[in-house]
Amino acid sequence: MAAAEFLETCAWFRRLPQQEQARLRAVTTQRKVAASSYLCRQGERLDHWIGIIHGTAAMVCDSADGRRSTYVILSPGSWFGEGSLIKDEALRFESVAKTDCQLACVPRPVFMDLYDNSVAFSHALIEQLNARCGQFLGNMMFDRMGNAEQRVARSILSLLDPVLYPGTGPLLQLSQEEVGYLAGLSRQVVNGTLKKLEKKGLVEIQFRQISIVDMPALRALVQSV
DNA sequence: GCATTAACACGTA
DNA sequence: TACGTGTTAATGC
Repeated sequence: MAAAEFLETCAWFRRLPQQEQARLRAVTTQRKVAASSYLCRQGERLDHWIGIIHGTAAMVCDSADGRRSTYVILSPGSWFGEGSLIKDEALRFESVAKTDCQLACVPRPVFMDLYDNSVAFSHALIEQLNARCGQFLGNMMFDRMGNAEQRVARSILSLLDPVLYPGTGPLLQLSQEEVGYLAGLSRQVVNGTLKKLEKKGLVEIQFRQISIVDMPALRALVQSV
């Protein structure tokens, strides 16, 4: 898919005035990143706002003792980097491609100009930041209060947020190991928990895939915290 | 009791 | 072959 074509699929883009759309179409470039290489590294400065055209990537952080945590999954339709661009700060996370990725890149000057001058663009950014903020608050709640089952359910559901993951359907391409990084649980516990959820008819597990079968029941599980 | 790590066998791409 | 998954055993809070 071409970058310009990809932009048309983004809800925030369609809400912009014609001339801003035209400008973005003209300056947005494409980049390919092979699986398991980095989209960007910790300490770098971003010179683009980056959207995922296809593929899956993760924002990860490795602790000093070598343990890895995933904080954000990026899937087709996700955009990231606005935090670093707005603050003009070095990245505090790395972003690594889980599969081959195709990226859309909006140059920093254009991003900043839209941020400063376009109400429609600023609103779209606020909506995205708001959704992320909600995602993080939810994650914190479950880190402190949830049991393993709820934390796994919560991690899965957070990947279905329509603002952050507009291109995601009920089938998640995600290894159990990655769910562990996301939920802050060991792979073994994630495996046991997913099997319990499958037995209850809430999800179906396949190799490197999780399908949501009963969304209302998953939600109920999560809302009981 | 519940979660963690380590270890091993087996499946899948 | 390399990586993900299913399972068990030992250990810790």
